[in-house]
Amino acid sequence: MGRWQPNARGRLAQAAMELYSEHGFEQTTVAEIAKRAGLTERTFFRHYADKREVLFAGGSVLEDLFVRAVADAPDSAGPIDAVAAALAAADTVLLDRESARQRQAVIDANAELRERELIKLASLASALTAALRGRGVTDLTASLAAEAGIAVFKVAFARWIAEGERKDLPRLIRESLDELRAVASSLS
Amino acid sequence: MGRWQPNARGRLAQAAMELYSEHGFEQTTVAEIAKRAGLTERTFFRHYADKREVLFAGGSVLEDLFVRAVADAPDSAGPIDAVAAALAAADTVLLDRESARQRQAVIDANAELRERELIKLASLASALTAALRGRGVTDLTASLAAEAGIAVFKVAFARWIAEGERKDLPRLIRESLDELRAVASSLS
DNA sequence: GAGACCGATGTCAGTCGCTGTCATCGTCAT
DNA sequence: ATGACGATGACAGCGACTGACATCGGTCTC
Repeated sequence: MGRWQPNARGRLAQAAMELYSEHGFEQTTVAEIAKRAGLTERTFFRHYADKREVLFAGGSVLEDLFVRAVADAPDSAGPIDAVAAALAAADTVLLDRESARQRQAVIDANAELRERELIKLASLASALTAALRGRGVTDLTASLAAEAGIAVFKVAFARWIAEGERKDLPRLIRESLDELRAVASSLS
Repeated sequence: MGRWQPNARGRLAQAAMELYSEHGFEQTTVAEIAKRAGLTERTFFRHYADKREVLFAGGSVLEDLFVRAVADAPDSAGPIDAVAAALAAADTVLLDRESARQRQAVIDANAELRERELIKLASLASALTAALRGRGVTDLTASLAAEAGIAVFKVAFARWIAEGERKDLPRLIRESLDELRAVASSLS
């Protein structure tokens, strides 16, 4: 066995999630997280840039997935269809509704965490925009297709997480996309 | 004359904007801002909840404007038209492109400030959603119309701010709305 | 296999954002 | 006058985050 217990990063993430759930984000100190993980505060900051990041580090997986899905969409697909294909791929990564719900409850309970979540979504939108431009879509169109796509994702994800919701994520995404089309096309 | 110089809040805001522009947001300490305004650090935090808020305190004006515009839209207007009317009213509050540009440069240069900006935009979207629901629009439709409207606003504002852009804000908003309609209606 | 090197962690001191608490002192109503 | 009020100052303290240096198993080199 090595000098240290394995998977320090994972232990920190789990300890943080537990403490944030039990006592709330603000009431939890980094020293407490590190102690529960059997490490020091300084080591926490070597693995995560700040106290919030421990909840969002997994987000890059979703971003990669979206970007690849847009790139892989058939040439015949228009911008919004390519985005729709990307959103549809989300359910291969968002499997466990219960843990998503718990994580979201922690985030929703704290303004700083909501801020971080928003910047992650904005980064997702940027990545989608860049991916669309890689398909030859113009700037303005790419931006709006990406932003609108993220709006759809936000709405659909919130419904998926909601208590009592029984539909699966792809279906909610499809419904939200259809609603967006209906809303936008009624512009006079 | 009173015991103190007048308009402490305004002096703090101006000092902060100057220092953030000159040395950057992170390199500026609250003590420095307070000193330039002839006050103490403690007093800064009596006027602004945190170091970032001094750049965003004016945002509630825009929110009020949007909400009132949605509420005042004619009954015949659909959700997206009511949102369009709200966005169109933005130029009565965003008058000085140059100071908007300078403020945006400060914000764009710092991740924490971008986070704060995003949560203000999200709050704007919530307010729009609530205003739409007050018109009898259903939840899903209201959310999507509001989110899509904010997406349009973001894109149009960014273009307005951009170097070399000569069109005015209402026109850019109109163009972005039209583009959104075109993008969304092409969903297959 | 001895020693140089490496990488994850610990230790410690320090800065800064932010808060609670109490003191200060013009102003204003009575 | 006097006492309540309100904006500010003074001060102590907590916690997030950082930089610098030490520690010590594992690994590589010769």
